[in-house]
Amino acid sequence: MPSAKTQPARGMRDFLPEDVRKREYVISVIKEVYERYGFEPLETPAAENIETLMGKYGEEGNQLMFKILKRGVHEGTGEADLALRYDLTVPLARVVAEYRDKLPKFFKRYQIQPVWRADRPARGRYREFYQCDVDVLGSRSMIVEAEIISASSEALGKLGFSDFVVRLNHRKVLTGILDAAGIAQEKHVTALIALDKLDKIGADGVLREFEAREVVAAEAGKELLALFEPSGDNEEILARLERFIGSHVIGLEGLADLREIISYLPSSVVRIDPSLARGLTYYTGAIMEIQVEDLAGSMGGGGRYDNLIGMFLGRDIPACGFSLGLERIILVMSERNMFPVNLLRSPADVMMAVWRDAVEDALSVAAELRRQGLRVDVYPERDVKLGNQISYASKRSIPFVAFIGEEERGKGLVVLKNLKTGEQEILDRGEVAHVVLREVRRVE
RNA sequence: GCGGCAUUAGCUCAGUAGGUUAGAGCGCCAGAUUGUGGAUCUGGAGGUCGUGGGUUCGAGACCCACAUGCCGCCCCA
Repeated sequence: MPSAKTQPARGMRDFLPEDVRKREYVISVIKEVYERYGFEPLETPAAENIETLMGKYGEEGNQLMFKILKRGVHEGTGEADLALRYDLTVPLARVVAEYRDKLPKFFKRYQIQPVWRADRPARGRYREFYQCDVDVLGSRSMIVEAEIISASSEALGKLGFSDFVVRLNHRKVLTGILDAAGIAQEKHVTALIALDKLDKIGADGVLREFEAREVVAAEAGKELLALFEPSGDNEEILARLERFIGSHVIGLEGLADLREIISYLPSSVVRIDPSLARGLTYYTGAIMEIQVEDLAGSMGGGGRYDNLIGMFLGRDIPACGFSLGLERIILVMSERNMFPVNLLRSPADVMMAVWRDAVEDALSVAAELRRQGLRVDVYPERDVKLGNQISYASKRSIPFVAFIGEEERGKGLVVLKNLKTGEQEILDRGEVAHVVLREVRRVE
């Protein structure tokens, strides 16, 4: 039994070669799409000064943050002065505040890095996980929201997803709805938490929560919940919301934003969903989330946060972003077998077996094949029976084994065995690469 | 943070009402006429039964605590 000591820390994982291949594949697709939308790469340190992060994510976030004790003689104080980043948005806000004069007027960046949360691990949920963020800073235009939704959707599409939905809502609309329903300001957060659970616990469940937390009277609650019935297309939902909100100025601003956003996007992509709330406290405008059927949580989410950078800079810079969750994407893709087959290909195109006194010849042939662009594994021990060497290559599904025996030595000849067909031929060492390459390309 | 279930060889799991040296399948390593794999046969290595306490003449089995994992709640990517 692996003693507990060799397991990675709770909620964290080692990535074996196959895992890394999958991760790198997904990351490369996402990156490529983001680049095509004109986003530039950014990386920031794993740790931030603790005051940079504290208070940006609400009470829950403060608790789930991994804090780092002061080092050296100060360690005994038990005081933390650093923390591992909790998301990529707050570090971005810090960067923008710090380098304002060096960055373009509209800063579009993507960032694919790990973040850490001291959460309880669960399906698709870890304590160290990657976020793939895109953000646009410096513009209040709804074109930004549309572009971000479009880029994220396209990335998922490129990965092979076709059944996802982008749920779209707006903080201001929520404010309008809750005000119009007569819910007191200080009960708004409680009401939103309950509403967010609508698709999980149903309308009755939400009503019970309302009652339990004294959010709103039962009668008004029912009227409110009627708003959230999933019936109707986006236009009908928006009309319904507008009737309910009436003349609430803030709420109407939100509705106008939503109308503008969906007008820029194909109608099939986005679904207005008034029950979407999202936990992070820094959102101020549109909020969105991407969902697929067989995943309880979301595959990603984001929104507009016009005030966050102001917390660092002293003057507001509008911003909007979206974050895809790498491990959730990988989880669903693995379950659905969505990874391309050649990702799971063998570690090498050909293995050079080493035979008795021909080690140097084998190494020089290997070098030659590598120069031709082939991936060549050299069996790392000599004087091992040829059968065992071939068996080793076969188990690792390497398609070819090459070796130089007594009869070939000194003649510039190499035996090349195709492990799939079992056939083998004696070739001039110059021909080997050609034969292997032909087969490798045929398979790919 | 709360509740439930789990933890025995590298992997998946058996282990009868607590009783001598803990098992299987797969995998791994090797052998079956000195240069040929996948099939078959044979053999081998590998576990202080998650950790620490306790009950007992005796515990992998029972009790407690802790750790880790899974499923709900909470929250979230």
